[in-house]
Amino acid sequence: MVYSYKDILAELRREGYKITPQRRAIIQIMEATESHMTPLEIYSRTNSSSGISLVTIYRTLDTLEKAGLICQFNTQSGHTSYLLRRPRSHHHHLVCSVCGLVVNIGECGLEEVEERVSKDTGFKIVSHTLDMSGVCPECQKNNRQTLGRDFC
Amino acid sequence: MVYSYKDILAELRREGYKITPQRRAIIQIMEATESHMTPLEIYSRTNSSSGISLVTIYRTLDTLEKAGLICQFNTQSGHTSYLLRRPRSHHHHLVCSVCGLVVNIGECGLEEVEERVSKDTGFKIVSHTLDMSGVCPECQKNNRQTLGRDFC
DNA sequence: GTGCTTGCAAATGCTTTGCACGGCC
DNA sequence: GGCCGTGCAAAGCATTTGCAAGCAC
Repeated sequence: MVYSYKDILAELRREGYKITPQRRAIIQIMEATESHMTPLEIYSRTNSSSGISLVTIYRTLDTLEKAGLICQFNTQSGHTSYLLRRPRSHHHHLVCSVCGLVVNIGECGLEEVEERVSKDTGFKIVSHTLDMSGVCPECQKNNRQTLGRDFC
Repeated sequence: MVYSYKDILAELRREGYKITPQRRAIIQIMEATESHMTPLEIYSRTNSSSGISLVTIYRTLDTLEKAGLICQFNTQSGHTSYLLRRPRSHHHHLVCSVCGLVVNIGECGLEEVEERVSKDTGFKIVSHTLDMSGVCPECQKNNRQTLGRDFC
């Protein structure tokens, strides 16, 4: 598991990828952000300073994913986000359906659910995604209406 | 909660939408399918016979969602699928990372997890999504390699 | 120097929109 | 008959690809 910026570069090198200013910048931006980011969000943070192309961001994210350093996350709105892998990074998202605030949920305690499902279906369970949706304290206080609906 | 084709039409009417051959066809296709479907999948099942436009499928799905009769589901690959609402339709998906087979998981037993998260974050939890990924029995038998990786 | 990376431009694929015709109620 | 729904074509948007120039090693 990768711990820091330096480790990430080392891992990239180890996998045979070259270290370029663009890749450095993208990794640093992702490291400075707790939450997952879309390619466009990364682009908007990099744009003014270093003039990195959006195409490069797509390709770099692809590279980082191949190297196992980030992982993909499809948001409710259908866009693709990416998140840097960190130690103990197994976590899940809780999204406010009113204002869009995203916070992380820690341990999910789904091990016994996985075991039951595995027994029922014969699948070997490798991983899972869990996302919750609700109304954050701020929006509750302001009595804002939720846009949310039940999931299937 | 809606139970059958006839109920769906009645509900559509009740909401002020008109019943057209295209809408009938799309609803019937979705009713005949257990799993969620993308607009294109629906289109491919309807194309030859009735000559329904893909645009109409997008608009009909939008209408059905507004009427609360279907709900959206963003797949791992980033595409949008839709699923008809059925009684006891709270369920989750288990996807084989090798062959793409999708099966449903029944009850998830996440109530106590939701409660804990709610206490920790102050959110009022409205709903959640849970999807698992693994290797199905068939692919295990054939010793096929998983493409899967851990999630974040 | 070699080969991977980048940036530009253009292509692609899914989804949405404008507009006129047609069909449901 | 009024108005919503449909189909066509075209636009919109995120993402991917081809290709020549540039840079890391």
